[in-house]
Amino acid sequence: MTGSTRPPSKFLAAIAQIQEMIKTDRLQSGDKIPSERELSDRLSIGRSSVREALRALELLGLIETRRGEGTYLRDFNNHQLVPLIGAFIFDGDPSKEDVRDVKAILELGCLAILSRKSGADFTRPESSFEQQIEAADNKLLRNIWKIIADYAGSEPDNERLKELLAAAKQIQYLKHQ
Amino acid sequence: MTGSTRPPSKFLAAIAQIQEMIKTDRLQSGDKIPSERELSDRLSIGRSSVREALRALELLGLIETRRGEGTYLRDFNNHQLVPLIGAFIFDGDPSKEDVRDVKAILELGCLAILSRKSGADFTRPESSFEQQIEAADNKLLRNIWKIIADYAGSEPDNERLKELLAAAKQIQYLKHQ
DNA sequence: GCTCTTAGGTGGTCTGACCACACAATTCCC
DNA sequence: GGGAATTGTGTGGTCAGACCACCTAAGAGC
Repeated sequence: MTGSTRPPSKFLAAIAQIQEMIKTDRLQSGDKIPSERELSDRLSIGRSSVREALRALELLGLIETRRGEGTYLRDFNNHQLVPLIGAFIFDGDPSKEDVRDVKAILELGCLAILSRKSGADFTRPESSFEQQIEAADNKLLRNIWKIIADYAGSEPDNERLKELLAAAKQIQYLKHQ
Repeated sequence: MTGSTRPPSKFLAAIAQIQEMIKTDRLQSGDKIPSERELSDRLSIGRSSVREALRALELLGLIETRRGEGTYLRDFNNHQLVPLIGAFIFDGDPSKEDVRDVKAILELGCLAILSRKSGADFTRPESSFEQQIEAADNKLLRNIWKIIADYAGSEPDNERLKELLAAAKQIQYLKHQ
């Protein structure tokens, strides 16, 4: 027994180091990252392991690979994630109804944040939802919304939003503790 | 120009086929999936490519691998996803405030769905949020909530929820079109 | 100048070889 | 016989090398 803790797998190490490299070198969306062979050299990790890391990041939509050219950092418009996860969790695609509800919920929440910011008597502004989401200034919310909206289609669906808003207004919250 | 469309990469094909296999064989969480070598054989895909697919699925939190034992289907409590994506999108972790807001938003939305179902004058029920999320019967909502709650910690945070609910009640929705 | 060829670099894939580990069957000793 | 040590087999983890398909740019030829 050496007492040495098992080192993290090369695969995870590669992901971490690639992330670190991106951060250190201040790489932006669209920038090229080093080739697999160079990464393998620089990180002293076999190319297979580097590839496993890159494939995983690719599946997450974080990078994009172009055969014959290289690997590029990608903007966060995650195409793969929701369908992929959906396919695993549900037996197939998530119900369209569910997706629309979740989208409306996020938008309702966005409006609630804006309302909280600007005080009482908040009126739904006229701007597009992209703008409202930006105004809410919550990156996590924005990104989740983007994923869902991408999947649901970005037609407004004001009806559903109004419906949920009306429902929300009926909620009597019990204070108790 | 042969006109032949480029076949999807073996890597993606492997993911698809593994998913298909899981579905066909009705594998549940905790079940073991075939070994890498067997998958390689059955799918006629090199072990490297199978591994790339498995690593990606592992990073997504969909499977779990245990050296010396095998690969197992995992319950969907995605540890990796949010931190990983967070690390890429934000420069580091998403703001705690943001995470708490999104969690509250999802819970507010859950209540709104329940309210819509049970008609007017809905009172926030006493049961735990797990139960309420289940009652809302929206798997997508449930799973997103699980991810966020896992990250935020599952302490109730009723204050934030009430705050957003109050804000939502102030929203005057403009009908126009 | 322009086109065509060529060389080099890149990702995509496969194979074979090890290692580290976990489990079960087997053997061995008492 | 029963328990402990050994071995065998299967698994994931990793690496190195070899091709292939593809893209780009530099060079050759006109």
